Amino acid sequence: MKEIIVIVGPTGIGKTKLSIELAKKLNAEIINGDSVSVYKELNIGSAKPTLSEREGIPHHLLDLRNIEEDYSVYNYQIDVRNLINELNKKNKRIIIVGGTGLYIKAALYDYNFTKETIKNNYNELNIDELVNRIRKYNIELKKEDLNNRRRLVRILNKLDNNEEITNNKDKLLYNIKVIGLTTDRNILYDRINKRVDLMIDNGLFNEVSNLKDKYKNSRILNSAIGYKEFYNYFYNNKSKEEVINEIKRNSRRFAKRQYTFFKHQFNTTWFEVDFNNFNNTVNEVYNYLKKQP
RNA sequence: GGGAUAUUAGCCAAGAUGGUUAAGGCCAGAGUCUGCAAAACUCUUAUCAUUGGUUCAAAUCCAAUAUAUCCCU
Repeated sequence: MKEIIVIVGPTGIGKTKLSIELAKKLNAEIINGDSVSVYKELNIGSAKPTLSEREGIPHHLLDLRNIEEDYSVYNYQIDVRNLINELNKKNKRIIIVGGTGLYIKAALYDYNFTKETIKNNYNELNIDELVNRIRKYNIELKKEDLNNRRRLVRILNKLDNNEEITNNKDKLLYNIKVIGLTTDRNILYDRINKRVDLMIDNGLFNEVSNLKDKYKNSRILNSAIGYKEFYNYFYNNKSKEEVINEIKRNSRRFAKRQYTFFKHQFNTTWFEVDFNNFNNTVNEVYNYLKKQP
């Protein structure tokens, strides 16, 4: 079976476009690797490829949930693995594209999730108490996690439920090739800023307006960039300007974090994008893939 | 020409009466990563305008210089 092509990189760099061009050349199907595009109602702000942009290439794992439903790495892992099996049977080439590092990593590497979600939030414990309880199990914590309540609660749940804290994060289950797209930071930031302006022009405001009343019931609306920033516009009279600037800033920060994830968590081969002639980039990647055994 | 006030990191800004390693915020950068991941968390950034002086000790006091704003002639 042929290796799975994984396209990663910061937001706004052209992953979608590359994936479609490559899919056309390779007769491949595309699996979405983006945690927000999973939601039906989030289109403009999620930069989900439109039907016409998809150019007839089958796209999987888009529009799976509505914004009041939840979806997580756990679900994604199952969905992707099933899809891979299916597409392999059809002898289809697979391209996974997206910016959600953990989702992609958990699907392709040997991450073990149990069906169980969190049983106990340990609301009665403060951070130090959480840390102490975890240490009783003789578990070493990284200094980065010492104030990370979310992560501490997760770890303690596993420990208290006798779940193994496995760490097979480097054990690959599939044959993959990770393509990373990159460019100069300033150019990227400029593109991100312009893309946000474009989203506004394309009606992001309307898209979010229609979902306004659902903020209370939707986890994703309160955490996805391009959506969460509107909350203060609707409910705390923040200006439209401010919202736009916040979206830009959050997108830039996100892009930076994506770089560090893809740099360190995957064995990524990076390609400098040629924005003046994107075909050059497509061909460069295509030739690279062809050369590989 | 005369006078007043100001000058602390890329930006904003706290630093009574001089006294251990110069708050904090923003922006930015570098990281962490097995269940909210577009999330959560960690780390990093100052010859205190310059020069000289007083003092055991100066961002803090004194003088000169530079720059900025305001006022007077």
